[in-house]
Amino acid sequence: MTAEIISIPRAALHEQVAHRLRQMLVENRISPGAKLNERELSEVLSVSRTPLREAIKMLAAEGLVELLPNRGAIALALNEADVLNTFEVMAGLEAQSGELAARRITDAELAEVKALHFEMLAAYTRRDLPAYYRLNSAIHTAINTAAKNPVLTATYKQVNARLQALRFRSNQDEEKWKGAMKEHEQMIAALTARDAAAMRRVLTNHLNNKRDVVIGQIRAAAATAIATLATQSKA
Amino acid sequence: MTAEIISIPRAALHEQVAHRLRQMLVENRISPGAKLNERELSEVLSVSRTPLREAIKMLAAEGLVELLPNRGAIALALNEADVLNTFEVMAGLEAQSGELAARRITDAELAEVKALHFEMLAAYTRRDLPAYYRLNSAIHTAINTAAKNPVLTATYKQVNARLQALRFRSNQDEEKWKGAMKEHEQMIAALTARDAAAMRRVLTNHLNNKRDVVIGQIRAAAATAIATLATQSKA
DNA sequence: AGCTTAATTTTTGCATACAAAATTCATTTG
DNA sequence: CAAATGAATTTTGTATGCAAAAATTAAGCT
Repeated sequence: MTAEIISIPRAALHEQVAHRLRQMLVENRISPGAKLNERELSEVLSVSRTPLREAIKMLAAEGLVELLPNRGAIALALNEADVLNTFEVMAGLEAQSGELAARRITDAELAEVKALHFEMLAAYTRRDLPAYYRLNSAIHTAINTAAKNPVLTATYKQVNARLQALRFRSNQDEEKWKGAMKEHEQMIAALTARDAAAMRRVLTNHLNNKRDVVIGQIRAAAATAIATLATQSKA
Repeated sequence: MTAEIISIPRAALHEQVAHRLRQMLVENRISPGAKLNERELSEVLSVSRTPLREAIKMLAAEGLVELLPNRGAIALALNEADVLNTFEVMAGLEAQSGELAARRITDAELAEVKALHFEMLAAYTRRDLPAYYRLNSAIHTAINTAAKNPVLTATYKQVNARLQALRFRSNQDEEKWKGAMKEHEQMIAALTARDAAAMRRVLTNHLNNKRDVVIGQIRAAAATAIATLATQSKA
């Protein structure tokens, strides 16, 4: 019997490129609305245009970039309506994740979610925003995983990626942050009780509040931008 | 003032190819699990491999084909678990569509849904299966449209496309068909009453029943296939 | 100057060419 | 004859080349 050749066939170039581009978009290293210049990007990523273009087509299908006929691709730029619509879908997906997780979560998984929750409480207490975001995301991922539906997970990730770029790591409103923590407490309680209906309610509410925070940040950013422009035109 | 040049820039080749491939997959002209030979397909579609490969990458991101490293792409082949998971997500998306539609549907849109419903009743009465499928799909699309959320619509279409290939146009179980019609009646009632909660309940139930029908057909098809194999091996 | 229009450059879109991997087929060997 | 080995073929993956479209720049005109 031949030993299993451990294939380390590092992903194809177009996969690698897609992954790196995805990261650049999500981390705002390519700003919304910016053109994706093929020559430029192929130099930065040191690949030819062929796998690069294939990667861009994948990102377009994922909704992370927009394809303009004969004019290449631009990074996704969400207006307020887009954000509302995307959050609405995310609320539905989160609510379903929560509902299914309540029915299917194992004791071990629940214990891990609780551990993450306490870590997040620590980050909240320290007002450690990066850690808070990381743990918050980990909790939502863990709940999604507990729902044990790969199709739901893939759909969730795809839609969520579009919002990542605008989750500013700016200061939260203290009151809303406190509210989010309270909702997380309710989540843990609902999960522990395996109460699917409660999970749906809590997560729907949680996502609506998250939406309001993000919309608020967008409006504040827009107001700042306009003020800056006005100041500059005066000078 | 220059007159608006009506641009008839027929879609780029990779778009056309993606569209045609999508159709071929959904209509089962490429069977599940079948290899997508690039040379062959580029000849059939009379394009070079470059736009063809770009199209395949898009379909992969949509979940209609699977990419095998260094071995090209194969048409999506759903096993029973995949079908269950996909229907679970579809149920969530449909339920949300219904809920939002109940809140946002206009009188004109409602009238159109009702008209489609009566047309479907006619098709049902005649046992005209193709017309029934077409109208059924039109009703669900109309409800989705009435939800007025383009992100939801896009997500719905993408996930639904994966199931299209296995919606056999075979005879339905009479009892289940009758049940589906009853559920459609309930949908119309809930929509008319603008009862969002009722719409969620009805559509969740409707999708679960649809799922059972499809699973039943898959099992029946599998049983037939096995029987055929047994007969052949005897001869 | 401000606006058009024409020439130039850049960029995208597609086809072709080449290299690497996988598959197939023939041959050999036990 | 079955299994294994190895060459030939096919197929995929990537790079390059070329044409068409768009963007930019320069020139001409009022």
